[in-house]
Amino acid sequence: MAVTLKDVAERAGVSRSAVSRTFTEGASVSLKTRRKVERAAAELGYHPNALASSLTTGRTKLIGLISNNFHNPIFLEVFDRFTRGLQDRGLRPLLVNLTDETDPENSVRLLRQYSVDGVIVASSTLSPAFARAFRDAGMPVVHSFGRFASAPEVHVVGIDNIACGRMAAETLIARGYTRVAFLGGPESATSTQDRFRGFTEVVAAHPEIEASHSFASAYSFDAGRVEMTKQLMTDRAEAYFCGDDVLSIGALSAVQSAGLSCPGDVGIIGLNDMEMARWENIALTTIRQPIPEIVESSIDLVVAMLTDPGRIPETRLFGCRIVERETLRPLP
Amino acid sequence: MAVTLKDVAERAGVSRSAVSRTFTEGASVSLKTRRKVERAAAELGYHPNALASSLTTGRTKLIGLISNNFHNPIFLEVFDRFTRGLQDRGLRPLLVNLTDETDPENSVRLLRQYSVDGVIVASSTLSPAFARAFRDAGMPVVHSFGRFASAPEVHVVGIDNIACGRMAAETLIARGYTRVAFLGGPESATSTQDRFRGFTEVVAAHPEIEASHSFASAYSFDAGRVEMTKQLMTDRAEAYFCGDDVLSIGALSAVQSAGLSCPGDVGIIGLNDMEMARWENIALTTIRQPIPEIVESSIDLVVAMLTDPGRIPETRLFGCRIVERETLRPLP
DNA sequence: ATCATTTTTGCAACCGGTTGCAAAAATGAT
DNA sequence: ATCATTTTTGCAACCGGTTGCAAAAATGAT
Repeated sequence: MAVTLKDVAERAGVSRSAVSRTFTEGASVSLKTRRKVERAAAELGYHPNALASSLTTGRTKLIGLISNNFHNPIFLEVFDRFTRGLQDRGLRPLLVNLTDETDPENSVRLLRQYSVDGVIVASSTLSPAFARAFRDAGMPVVHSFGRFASAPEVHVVGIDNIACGRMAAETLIARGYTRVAFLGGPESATSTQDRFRGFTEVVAAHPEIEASHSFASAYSFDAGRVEMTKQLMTDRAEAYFCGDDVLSIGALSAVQSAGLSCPGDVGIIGLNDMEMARWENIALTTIRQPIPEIVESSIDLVVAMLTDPGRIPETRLFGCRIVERETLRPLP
Repeated sequence: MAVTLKDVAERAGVSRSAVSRTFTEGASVSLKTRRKVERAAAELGYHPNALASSLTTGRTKLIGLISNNFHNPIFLEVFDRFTRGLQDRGLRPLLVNLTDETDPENSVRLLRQYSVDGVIVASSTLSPAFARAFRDAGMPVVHSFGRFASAPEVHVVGIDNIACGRMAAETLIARGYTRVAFLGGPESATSTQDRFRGFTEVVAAHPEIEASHSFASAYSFDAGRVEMTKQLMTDRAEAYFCGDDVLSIGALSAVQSAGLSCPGDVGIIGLNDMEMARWENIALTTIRQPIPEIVESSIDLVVAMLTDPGRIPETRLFGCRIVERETLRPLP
């Protein structure tokens, strides 16, 4: 049905090798046969079968894009940038949804079956065991939005969550809040742990600051709303560093539903700076995570691994900055 | 490097065919050799190479998932459901991002190169020419969120946008609004055209109702905000049917920024019922699009096409319903 | 035990490509 | 023209699987 190498070869009156060579970069073909082949290919509407060629070249140009974050709006941007970035480099994302998956084995098998050239794990909540399992299976791996490690087992690209925790605490203190709180995502996520740690470090260094903490059940609007509602019923803090923006917006809505105002009664600072954060009816003060840089850098790393699989795992951390909007009181 | 059929065959002391047969459903192998092969495979850690087998079977189990909607939060849910639904059926989504792409040719080539078994076009704004081009290239195609057609050229699964337009107009009229308006997405999108048409039909049948219309430059928050701001500066309507939820939220924020209230001064009804619509600090009254059903049905169709490529194109339309929240005044 | 029938097995060819190697053709120096 | 050198070409084997077909083995009836 589809037109193959052989058809083109016959039509052009050359060997199959000649046809193959005109379609592979840098192969030895004379201008004359190249012209003949190109002509025949065009007439027949021939396009090489990438999967067949992958069999001998050992390259599929398929990159497994693994995630379990299909509820955090920021990941739509993440997917957008990953897919475009990969396409621009001639690579194809094979999207794998790992929601509710706890065992890496299935994913490893799947990625093996399709002989992906590399794997990008895009998640801050997926267990590092996944990235490790992919590496152990011999695939180049980059963990985006993963945890910092001084001797990383796989490439990690992301932000310094500890530094973000510190930045949040320092910001709250600078604004004159004296009773502050950390309202984190699920405690099991390394991102939560690290943000909490940085936050705690700073408040611990300020004996005059009273700090408390709690963890929401997920990085979601509902979980944020539930957790903040609980807070409001006991003795609430003056300002909260919420685990991320979705959580923050849930918390914000709880504050408003309780008839309180933000930042009047409660201050909130989030993390991510997702699109909705700047919506005027939300106007969340938050810490911006540089998604474009993280994605680009992740792709660069996975591409580098393609030619140098032995490359030593490296951690790339990007700086974050406060985006001032309207949920924190101004500097005194 | 990877362990192949041959390795297993040697270890098990059988032919390569025998190994192949134990791994293909319904092939003729005795229990005895099957055991031997399974044992050897387990010891060696063998897993069949899906791409190699696709060469002879003609099936890759790869489904092209095509979209250009990487800015509408509702598509995160769409991707989540598509990827999971496909995975559950043993199919793999090859994600293709067609943002800013106007010519189907590249996409056709790409999908051909990877010999996808089928294509799902998930977009309400992508030109129907894409779905057509894929079909012409001989691939089973389903256009999700596509336009209704009585004699469709490809399978279409979605909602009846004309009916939604009618429903919106009828709702506004029932609430006693007499000056209503359509604030659509880009005029080039068939979804916009159809929603507008249904809306117009109904208001035209009510001579006492005064109707106007305008189109935002995109289905985005900013475009909605810009367009509504314009409206507020001239003589605004009492209530707006906005093209979709993101547009609605942009419009809502414009209303609030102008110091007006919703639904007090301006009524708004959206379309989609995306997650943010129910966030308490947004509380958008909207028309719910049944995403889960659309996605499931799309997958069912593409799977059906796998076994029956000649299947006659069919349109499947799902009903929508009003989700009452707080941006429209109640029934009188 | 014998023989007809059914099941299982391996051979060999194939899917659509790539590539090392030797032969053929082209090039260029004399 | 001749010959050494370089470039181009096709053959044949291979990548990792599947499958039709004939032969071999197993089964079951007598």
